[in-house]
Amino acid sequence: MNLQQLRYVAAAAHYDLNLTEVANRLFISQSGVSKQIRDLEAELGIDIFVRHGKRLVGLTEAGAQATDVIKQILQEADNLKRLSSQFVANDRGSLTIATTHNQATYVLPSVLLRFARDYPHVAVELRQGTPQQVCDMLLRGEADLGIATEAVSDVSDLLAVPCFDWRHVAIVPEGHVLSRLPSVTLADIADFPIVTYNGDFSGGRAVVSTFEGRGLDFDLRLTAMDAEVIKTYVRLGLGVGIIAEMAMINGDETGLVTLAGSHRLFPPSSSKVALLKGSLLHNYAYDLIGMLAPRVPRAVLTGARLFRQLEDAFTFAERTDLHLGTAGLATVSPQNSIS
Amino acid sequence: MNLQQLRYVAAAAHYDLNLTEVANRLFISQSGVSKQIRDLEAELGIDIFVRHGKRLVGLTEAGAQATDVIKQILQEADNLKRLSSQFVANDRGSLTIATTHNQATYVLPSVLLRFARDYPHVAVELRQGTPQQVCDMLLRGEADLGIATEAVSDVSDLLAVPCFDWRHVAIVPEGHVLSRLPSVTLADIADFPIVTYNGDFSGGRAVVSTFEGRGLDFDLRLTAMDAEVIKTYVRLGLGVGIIAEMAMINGDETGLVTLAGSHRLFPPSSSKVALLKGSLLHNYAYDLIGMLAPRVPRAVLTGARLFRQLEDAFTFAERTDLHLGTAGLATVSPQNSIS
DNA sequence: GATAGTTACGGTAGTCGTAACTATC
DNA sequence: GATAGTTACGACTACCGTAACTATC
Repeated sequence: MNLQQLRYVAAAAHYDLNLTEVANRLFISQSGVSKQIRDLEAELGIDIFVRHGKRLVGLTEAGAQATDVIKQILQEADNLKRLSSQFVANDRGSLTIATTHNQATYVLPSVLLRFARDYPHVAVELRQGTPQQVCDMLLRGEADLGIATEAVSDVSDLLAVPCFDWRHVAIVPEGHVLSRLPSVTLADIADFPIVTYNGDFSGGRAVVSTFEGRGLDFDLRLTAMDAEVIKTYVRLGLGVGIIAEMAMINGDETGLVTLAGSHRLFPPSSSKVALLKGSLLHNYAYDLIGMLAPRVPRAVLTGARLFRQLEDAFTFAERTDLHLGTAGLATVSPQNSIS
Repeated sequence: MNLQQLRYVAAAAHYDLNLTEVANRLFISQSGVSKQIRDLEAELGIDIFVRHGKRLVGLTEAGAQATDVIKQILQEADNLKRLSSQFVANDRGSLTIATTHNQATYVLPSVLLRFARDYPHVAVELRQGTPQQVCDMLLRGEADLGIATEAVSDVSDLLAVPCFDWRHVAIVPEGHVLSRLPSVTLADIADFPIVTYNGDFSGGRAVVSTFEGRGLDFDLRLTAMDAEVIKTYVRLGLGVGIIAEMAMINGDETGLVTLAGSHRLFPPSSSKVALLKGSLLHNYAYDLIGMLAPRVPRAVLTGARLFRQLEDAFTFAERTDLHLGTAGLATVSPQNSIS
């Protein structure tokens, strides 16, 4: 057994059991992957993968349990590396942030500017994608931090910390008839075509369900993944735009007007910074989170390593009706006398 | 980085930083150990060990943190192996039990007989030693289970589950003057030389401190690690023996008499079965524990993997005043508005 | 026929052991 | 001087890649 073999198995489980894909991703030959996995299976004496002839089509029961343990081993190995690099130079290194366009454009600039001042020797890499992709990059270990409004709270392997709440606002071109109202209602807006985010972006779904919840008939004319695109079409007169407030505050608002009172129409959304449970990050990564979410105690973050186990333990404690003392040790008193 | 290197580092940390000792224990050359450790240090970019010239004299701060992670990795690797062997044949394999002479002689026979009937294909290996050695074997991964009265509860890396309470009794040769009393007191016994366990065995310390607690002047004539030896000297008239009650119930009592009422004189002792926190055992090992401690729910044992993390998490939660919800996730509400 | 996995074989790299050397106690 | 760790060198193992083969879709 060696770490390489474990990496191949974990990657195979992650990349849809496609060994060719694994080989490409890890920059090695496909035959190597195949052999190492078979060697590991032989050594452990179990089949990890279910095979239809030569194709891998699933995980065996043993394989499912094994990959859980394997993932943990690999994560700890990563932690070991990060831990070490911290002692080499604690203000030097790199930080990969997976995020969505909206966060990258309107939220992160001021924070990253400050971060760059504090840590001039840390190379920051921004990776943009859909909220789903943000989660994926975290799960694959390709990113240290993820910042998004959607999805990150729903993945059980991720720890999502809310950074701040924000609201949607409705925007129209200057001179639009709605801009003359002292305060708009949902019904006012629903009279016009709507331009907003895609369902999986920046609370796009929340916008749609707000209209639906009120039983309003509305015309969802166009959805896009970023506010700049939405603003462009609103400027062209396509309809009323509904975007995140920070896209007006921090972005280009030329030729556009925020409708008075529109920030009260939609439920608040919450941007979250997420990290992989069980992962140990650099100090500067924790500092960055601190800038995003100042009131979250550092220990919550460094403790993220433990949350995976914690959840398991709590589930287990509930099942077994076990009382967890403050010392953390189960207080079991199963005394039975010998005589 | 590979598992081999991690094993060497963990072993070095465990065997008093003596690489020669490590090499002997792991059946490899000393130069190999030296090289692999230096390679790992070079790759991680940190010094794990503090060196005085060529001697290893301690762990660096980085090394201390690293070895914690390393131990966890190795333990999970062990778990992976055990997990696998379970799927190969869940009623076949081996089980190593570290225990003391007293447990092995008077407690385990009936249990192991039943175990052998239930699992005829499991090879049981009994390793005897002092309670200290029992702990050590568990910590080194040389034994799956440890059974002892002493020490096992005091090691934070071990989970000790109480099996049963027992008491000491006082024994004398047949016809001894004390045997005619309807009920003996401590003072009665203290008039004669005492023969009992060594301080670190089977509650031997409890015996001594009971006399001391009463302010009685007593003559501790001979201590030994096992009851058979004590009985032998008592038969020869050396003095009054104080041994575990099961050594009279289940052992050879020829020529000896248990003094009436003597089982009330000393505080109860408790035999415990211990296992390494974080370790995943075979099903049959959990079954054996079930025979020893029927009232302990299985889940407590399989959950032992989590206790190490649990304790850390609780400590951390207390420090940070964090409320742990039943779902196990911290309920953090650090909302700060963007505007 | 296209895609995917296994087997075979050869080159290479890295691990292990012996032995000589060096440093600490 | 005894014990302990490092360095050097050679042998061997095992890993990786190319290529041919086999199997599934």
